[in-house]
Amino acid sequence: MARLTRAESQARTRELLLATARRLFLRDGYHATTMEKVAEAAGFSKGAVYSNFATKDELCHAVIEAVRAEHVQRIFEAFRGEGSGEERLAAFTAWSERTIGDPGWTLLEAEFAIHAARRDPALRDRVAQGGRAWSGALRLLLEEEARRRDLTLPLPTAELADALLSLGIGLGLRRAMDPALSANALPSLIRLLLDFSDRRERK
Amino acid sequence: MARLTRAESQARTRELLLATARRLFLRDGYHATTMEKVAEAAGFSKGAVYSNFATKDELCHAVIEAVRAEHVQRIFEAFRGEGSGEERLAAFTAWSERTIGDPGWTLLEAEFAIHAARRDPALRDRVAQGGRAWSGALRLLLEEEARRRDLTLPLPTAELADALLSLGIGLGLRRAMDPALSANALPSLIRLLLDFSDRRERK
DNA sequence: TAATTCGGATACCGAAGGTATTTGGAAGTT
DNA sequence: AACTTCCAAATACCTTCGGTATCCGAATTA
Repeated sequence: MARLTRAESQARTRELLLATARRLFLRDGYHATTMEKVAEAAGFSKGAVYSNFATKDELCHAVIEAVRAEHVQRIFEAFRGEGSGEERLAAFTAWSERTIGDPGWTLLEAEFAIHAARRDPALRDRVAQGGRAWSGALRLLLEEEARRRDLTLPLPTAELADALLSLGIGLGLRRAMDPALSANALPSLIRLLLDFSDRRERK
Repeated sequence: MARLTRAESQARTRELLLATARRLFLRDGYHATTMEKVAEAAGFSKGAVYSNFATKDELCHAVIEAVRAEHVQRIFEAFRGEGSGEERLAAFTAWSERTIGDPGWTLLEAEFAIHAARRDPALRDRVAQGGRAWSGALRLLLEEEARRRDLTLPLPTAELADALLSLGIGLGLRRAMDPALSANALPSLIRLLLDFSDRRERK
């Protein structure tokens, strides 16, 4: 392996730390993951971590943004496919199973959001911004879906998107607490919603 | 004030600590509230706290159970009144505003649940038990309400109760993060649900 | 009144986030 | 090529906090 320049070396360190932090944060959560553990698992000292990320909050936020970006990407892929309505619903169900059904992810996002809300108004606003982005993306998907199916939804899409997002968060949290909980509440509610729109306002 | 026996004195200390802990936990959350702060705010030493509650988790769990009992009591009062359907819906809206709309409570319950889920399987199960109790209470109320209005709900009441509970949790969390969020998503969804049942299966 | 029990106080420990300082090697200068 | 500069990373250390061990003194009991 060729000798690295200082910038390359630092970038590599940063990436290694990020990947390690991601694994640990998702596995153990925010509070149970220590900077020392991240450093050690990545083969560095704590100083290396603090030299690349100002605080634990920064590191965790970077991890969360990376994971969230992937999830958003995947839900768009799932919903924008060319299949039938049923196929898209199935793709969404699979997506929600992978995302909401993943306790590590759900718990981490909620844990960090709560931590931010309590500790630092600026960080809370950044996290809330992420929430609005989610809501906006959902709204877009809802509108596309309504257009494709040629139906009018019984509530404004913004309100529905907020409700669906909240439902997903709540379901994810409760399933993380109690794995016995039914897994398909979200898809069945969405089906109900589409059903309702259908009957009510089909053109 | 008469001299207290030792048992009375300890009970008084315990109540004082519980009340103080409740105030602090609701105001600052689980992690930001320290045993030392609780002790000092109540006018005792840390030793007094640990002499009455084995761990911080025990103390917080006791607080949460007390608050939750009050909320359950209040939602039953709101829904079991003798008013019309609209009045009951208004009472529920007021209840949800006071409960879900209270960031301190919502954040604390979620924060503690997540903490329990990550740290201690036994504690997680106890918290999950509380969740099932909530869900069961909601289911009861839904069934009563459906009976009173003489309509059949479009999904099993257990599933609906789970969904409503999850929605409430998610909405509460998101509102705590972003106060700009619409406050009446929950009532408007319930209205929609009743509406749908009404149209679909009125006898 | 003397002995005992026990609620609460005090002293201390280890872990964790964060800071100050040091060091070793890459980049720049002559 | 030798020397200086600079900065990523290492090390040492600080504070805070949950928890434990020990101690004290007042209420209880013999």
